[in-house]
Amino acid sequence: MAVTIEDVAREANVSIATVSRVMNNTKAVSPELRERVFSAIRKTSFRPNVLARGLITNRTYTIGVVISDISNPVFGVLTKGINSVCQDRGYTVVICESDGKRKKELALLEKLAEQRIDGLLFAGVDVNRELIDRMLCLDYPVVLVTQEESYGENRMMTVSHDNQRATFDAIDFLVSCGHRRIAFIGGPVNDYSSGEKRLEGYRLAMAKHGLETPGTYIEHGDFSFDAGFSGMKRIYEESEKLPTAVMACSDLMAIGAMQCARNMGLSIPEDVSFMGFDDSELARYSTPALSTVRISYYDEGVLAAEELFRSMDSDNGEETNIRYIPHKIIRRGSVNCLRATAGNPTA
Amino acid sequence: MAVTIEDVAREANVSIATVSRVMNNTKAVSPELRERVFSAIRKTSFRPNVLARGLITNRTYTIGVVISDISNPVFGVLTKGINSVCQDRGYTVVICESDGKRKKELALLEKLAEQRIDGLLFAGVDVNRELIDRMLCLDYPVVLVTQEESYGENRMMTVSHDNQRATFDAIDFLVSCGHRRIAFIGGPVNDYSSGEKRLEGYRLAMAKHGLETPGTYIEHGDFSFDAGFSGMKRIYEESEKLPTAVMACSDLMAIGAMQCARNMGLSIPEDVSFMGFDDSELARYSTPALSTVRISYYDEGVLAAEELFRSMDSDNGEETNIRYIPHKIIRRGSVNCLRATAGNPTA
DNA sequence: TTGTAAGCGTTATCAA
DNA sequence: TTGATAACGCTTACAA
Repeated sequence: MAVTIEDVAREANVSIATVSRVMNNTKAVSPELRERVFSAIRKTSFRPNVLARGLITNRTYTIGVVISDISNPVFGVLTKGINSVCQDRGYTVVICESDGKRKKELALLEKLAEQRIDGLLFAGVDVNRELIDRMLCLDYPVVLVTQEESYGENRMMTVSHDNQRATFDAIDFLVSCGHRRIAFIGGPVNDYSSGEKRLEGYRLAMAKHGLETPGTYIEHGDFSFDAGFSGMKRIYEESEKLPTAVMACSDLMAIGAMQCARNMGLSIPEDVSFMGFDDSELARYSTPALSTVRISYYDEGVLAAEELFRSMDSDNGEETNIRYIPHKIIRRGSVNCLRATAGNPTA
Repeated sequence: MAVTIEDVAREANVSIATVSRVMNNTKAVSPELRERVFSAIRKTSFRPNVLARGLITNRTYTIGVVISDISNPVFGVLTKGINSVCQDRGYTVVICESDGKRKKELALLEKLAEQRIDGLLFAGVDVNRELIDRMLCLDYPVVLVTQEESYGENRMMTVSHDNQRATFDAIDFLVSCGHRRIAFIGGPVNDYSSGEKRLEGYRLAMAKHGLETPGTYIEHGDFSFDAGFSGMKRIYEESEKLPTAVMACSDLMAIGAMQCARNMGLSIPEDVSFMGFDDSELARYSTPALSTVRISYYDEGVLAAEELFRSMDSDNGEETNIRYIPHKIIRRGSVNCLRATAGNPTA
């Protein structure tokens, strides 16, 4: 390449300042020169150097995205939502994977500062005080996605879904179907939103209906098929009375748990009902189709990106807010209705 | 921030050149000054500005990735492989989605040129002459991933899997299980690697065994559940003799086709066997578990990134090569063995 | 071994 | 309305 603004200026017989003005529409330029510049740009197929531009404007039109694992479809969909907003605005998106490790997350924060990104969307696992402290003294604004601050401090702008409420509603739905013995296979303990919050939702809903939650009814897993399988195995082996329904915190765990139940000779949903979380592809196409809590991660990505742009635009913008996207209970064949009149399944 | 190399130089009481030398390890610096500089960097928490650096070195340590859809797990896994290599090398990855549209692909090529990326990994759908011509006169090297050049010109470095051979092997496996009437639900017609090449593999394998391929046995789809479902429906309704096995070009299509077969009252695999492609999560967890062709998209991403770095390092590097990663036939419950002695299932 | 100064390709500030 | 020219923050000859 190596065709610079000077080449264009020479070609159009104007100064480089004029070329710059035409490109950026920043000041009035006479129609004649304007036309000359445009044709010179075309003729030389000039592409302004974003590095030189960024050096002086202090804007790179790049935003960063930190997620734990891009191969996880949940994050794929989230990223797609983010991308769509950024592409519309002409922004470039830099994707960074943290493997869910605090150390990597912190390192990425620094690396992205070096890259001079204009803003960051951060999806952590356990967003603790250390992380937040660090984020608050960065040069670029950060919006949390998918995950709230642990300890509920809420010092940063956050876009997520209401994990506690979503789980609460799911349990409520199971109860409305006549279930009273409901087990729970949750997320990892150190995962604030998907571990603690969802467990809390389970406990609150059970308590509301005066139902018991024996220790053998509560398992934790890493969202995988195997975790669902082994969680269900323990529930099966250690519970005095088998649950009639199991709520798992990911569709994949629910499917693992169903597989385990089938291996034990139980039929689904007659002997035991299952409920998942996320509403991924798997849920629709499993047999029986899985009832689940639908979270639109795409919408979440879109909203988070929009919030980020908002806080980038309003320079002062130290807004701290949590915005939840709505969830929805999706009723499919994996849940049995034990009574004739079931309640309204939609949240 | 605004802490620059000058601040560090002042703090350490040296020149900015010395600071630069220490940072980049580019020339001998006395241990004493070196130490002073390091502590000054720490004290000021200085982060070099990559824009200023890139402006002069003409390297941004950024590579681009163009894919059609990041929410597609295949591309998620591919991207993960790419990321792992880039992260090790300290490179930043910019993800761009093209929706599989030629126009967007071309626009992204330009946009990424403006971004001054150091190299590009390109996963297209129909990589035709126009696209390749354009790529060959870019300032940065490009490696094709997942998709070969249409028309088989092979003017660019390519990392993919052998679609024709993989399909051939899958059909061969079905034949070895005793199947002789085998239908095929392929990818979109305009998709060179997954449409044409796989169909060719099917035809060659069938011909090799002297088996017929009536028009009613061949369908095309867009890899979706619904495409598999409706493809199977047409095969069912229009074929004189029903096939005993169906090969679909994605796991999702295979699962859609299975669902359709079940709805028709057929049992799987007794009445009809099914074979998928990709070996995604779905295949493992469907009922019955799906036999499929495993493609390691992660490895493909890794290899592609390595090839890109190779051609970035060797400046001349106009290598043009196709490198295939190996595939593997995965045998699961969805395929029935019609004869006692089946052949070796692994490719 | 160290420092000075000339770029890199833009935008922004002044004069004209 | 236009054009010089000084930044922006770094790397890299060239001098010392």
